[in-house]
Amino acid sequence: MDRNETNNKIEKDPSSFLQRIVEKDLNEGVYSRGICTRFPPEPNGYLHIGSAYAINISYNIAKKYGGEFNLRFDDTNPLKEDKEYVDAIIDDMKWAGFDPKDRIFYGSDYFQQLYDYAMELVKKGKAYVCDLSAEEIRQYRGTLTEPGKNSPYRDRIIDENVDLFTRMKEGEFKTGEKVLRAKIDMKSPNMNLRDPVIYRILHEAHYRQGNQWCIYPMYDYAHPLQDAIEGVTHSLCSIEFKDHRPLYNWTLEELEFNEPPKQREFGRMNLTGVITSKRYLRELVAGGYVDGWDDPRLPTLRGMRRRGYTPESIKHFLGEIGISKDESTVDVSMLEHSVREDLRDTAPSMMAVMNPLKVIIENYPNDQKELLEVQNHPKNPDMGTRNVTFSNTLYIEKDDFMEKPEKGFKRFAPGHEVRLRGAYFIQLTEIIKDDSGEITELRCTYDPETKSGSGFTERKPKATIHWVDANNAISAEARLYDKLIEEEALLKDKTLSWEERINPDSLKVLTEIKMEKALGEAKSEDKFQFIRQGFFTVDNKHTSGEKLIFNRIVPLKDSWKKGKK
RNA sequence: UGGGGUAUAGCCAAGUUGGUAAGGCAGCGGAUUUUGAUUCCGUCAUUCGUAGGUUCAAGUCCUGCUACCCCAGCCA
Repeated sequence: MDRNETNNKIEKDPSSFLQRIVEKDLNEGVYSRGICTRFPPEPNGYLHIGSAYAINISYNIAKKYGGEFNLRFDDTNPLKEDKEYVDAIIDDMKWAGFDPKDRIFYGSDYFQQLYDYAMELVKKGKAYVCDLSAEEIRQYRGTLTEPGKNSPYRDRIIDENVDLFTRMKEGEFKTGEKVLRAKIDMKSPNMNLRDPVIYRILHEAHYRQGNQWCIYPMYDYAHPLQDAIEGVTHSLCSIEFKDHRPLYNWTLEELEFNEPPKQREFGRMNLTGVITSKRYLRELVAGGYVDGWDDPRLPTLRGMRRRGYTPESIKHFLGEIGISKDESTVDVSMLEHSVREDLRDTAPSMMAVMNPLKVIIENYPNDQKELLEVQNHPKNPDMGTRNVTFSNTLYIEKDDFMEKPEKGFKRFAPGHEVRLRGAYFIQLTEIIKDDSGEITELRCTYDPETKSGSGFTERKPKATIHWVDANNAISAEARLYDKLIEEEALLKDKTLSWEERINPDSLKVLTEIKMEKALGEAKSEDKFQFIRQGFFTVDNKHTSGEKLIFNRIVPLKDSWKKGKK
């Protein structure tokens, strides 16, 4: 029941300007073929939440109108691409619920066709071989406010261009020696139309095509053709490509495609405090500032997956934020809300202590041990129960105790009786401190009558707190951390003590310091300032014998940490 | 006057033949609670970047202005 409601929410379909465009085309019968969209990542990095946003848009349009959705690797630059990334991208898409099935294509597979089309342009006098150097081309291009000027090679005769372009392909020229340019308009106010380079010479092996080619097509030329070849109808991309649209259309028109695909743009999505730029992410990974593309602190799909986000929660989030023509910066609390909403009903709710404070129960027999049966979910008995051990030595969360409670503090303090969740009420008898005045231990008494489930109702504590049995807790604590990073050290820094390494706060500080280094000359500081560390708590750990297994880690609402007034 | 794009609450965002500002997040107040969670109830834009204009009626139409974003890769 609950799940169905959630699913309905996930499926819910906010109206968007893109849908209106598609519907209009459908009504007017613009295409004799079915709707087809595509997601065209360059395999040079891992998918992140921003990629998921883009995928979701195209995927949903295709799905909604009974069309096809293509995954096409936009792999026209041999310098940057690698199979590692194509495999990862496919995996991540499947995990996130955007399975491209058998509709996986590679732009580089069309190199021959792309070359043939280019030759057609050359023969039509619409493209020419240019001998200018990269620097000269830049100078000839003009500036934003000044028009460019024609290349001296612009008026080469067609036969010469055909010859030269053929020889470019044959490998007669060195890397960078010549380029093929579209002949459009050097005076256009749109820089993209000032005779853009459409082919370059690059004597480099391609991860997929090997050494078959030494000329490679540029994005602006290749993309519309790749779309057209695949029968794409709506080529949806982010807003910065808006200015490229005239070139997209120029290419398709010159080559006289019937029912050409149309490019339409949507605004980029940013998240507060989150880096969603492949370039920066790559830098963090390559520089060793994080543990890899799947570091739980990263907004990559893999990182989020390890952090505990479910595909459902990500889709729900994406559905919730909508689409617009303008760039947006969504508050990360919306994302967190989506996980909470999903995990609230599906994740067993367990007790965990991140920052332990020892509690000794003086009137509980030293050699006694008991098993308490605790519900796995506060509202859903179907999720069963588990047994937890209880003894005279426990750990509670440091933040759950205050020696001098602030006004409004409801949890453990001198004179405050609290309930240990699923166990007994306890009261404080003594605070033990070390030489520096740091609280190291609490001495307490428990009331056997208050045992959970006994029906005791005479007193009602203001708060219920989490605890763990110290016998399991130390190792549990270690495992918690180890599991979080899947048995690897998240921080390679062995100089840190074990305790520092499990403390999320020290982790946070360290991350920030490293981040500053990573910043270097990065242009936008605030983008880099924080990888969101957030508050971790374990929300789904199953006990199986003595072992704890953590499946999901959920960011808690801040109010839990802060307490409320 | 280089060109293009966007402006609705702290954030995201509906609003499409002009008819009297959806929803979500965050926040705030309260009730319930063996997680200060969850759940529940209430509250949160006299006004849509701004100044004018048209109209019985404007977020929607017109004009001027302002702010922000994108473009000078042989990257995508």
